[in-house]
Amino acid sequence: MAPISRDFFARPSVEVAPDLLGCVLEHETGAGLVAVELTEVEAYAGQHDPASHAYRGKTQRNAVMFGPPGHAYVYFTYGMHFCVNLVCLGENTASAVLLRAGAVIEGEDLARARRTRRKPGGDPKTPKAPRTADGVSLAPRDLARGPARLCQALDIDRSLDGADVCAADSPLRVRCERAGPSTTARSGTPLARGDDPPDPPAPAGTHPPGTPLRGTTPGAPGPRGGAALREGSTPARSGRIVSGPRVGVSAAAEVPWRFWFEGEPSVSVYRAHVPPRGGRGAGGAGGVRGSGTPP
DNA sequence: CTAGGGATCAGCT
DNA sequence: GCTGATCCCTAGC
Repeated sequence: MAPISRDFFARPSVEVAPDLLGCVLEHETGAGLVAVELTEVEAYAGQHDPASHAYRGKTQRNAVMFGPPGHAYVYFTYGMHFCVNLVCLGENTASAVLLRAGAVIEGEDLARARRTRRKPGGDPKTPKAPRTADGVSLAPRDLARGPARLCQALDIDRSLDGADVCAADSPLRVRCERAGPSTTARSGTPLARGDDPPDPPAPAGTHPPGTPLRGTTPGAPGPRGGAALREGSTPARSGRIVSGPRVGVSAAAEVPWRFWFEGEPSVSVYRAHVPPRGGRGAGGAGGVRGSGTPP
């Protein structure tokens, strides 16, 4: 599998996102290499996307998003979690794809150790027993199931903000079998959806979750060839890509810019946006909360 | 379901 | 410089 071309990322994020499924993200550290096959991603459209960190312009935190494509934008949130995005399109467009989940295909032991290690400085007053002392109870599918878990499994933090994932000598890289040269990406099959994605996320009618995108023939591998599953410890990816609303995003929730492999166990649990509580109208009509993997 | 924890940023002094 | 609301989440009840 070849390192990915920068041209692969020099496209709108909504085109890059589904193409990233099945590609491999790997991080090499002194402790070893952990690689995941990406199974769930979300596209963000930059300054005109109200859900994007870039919506309010360039800041120190999000500066990388305004740079050239093919670099990692890593941010810290909720006081304890990192999430990683890959920058798309061109300079100053600030579009990116959030990597939401993956299946570990290499370095599983290391990934498990990182995911089960107790946080340093745990509260001494409530020394809860480590939940998984040996880590064996952590299912493989849960190693990188979710954007923050993925970062934890790969040991991604802000020191990797700006890392060039197209460089072969970078500690953080993306490999993709089918998207090596830009040709595949550019002349690739267009989205099977009839409509073009709206540039600024504008209401474009409802798009039910789990709408098939391509590779709709079961058993017939899509463009990424059955997701290039090297056999071994990894469960079979379906190769069928579906899309739905982005997770936890209040703005432009109707835009189906989340993409994942149908039926893939490492895809994160869907959570719709949670509106502020106790607020006006109380109707409770507020946020629809999904649960489980979307259909 | 909730608490947790840190950074960010708009808005203010 | 400070304050408070917010944040694309996770683990543990």
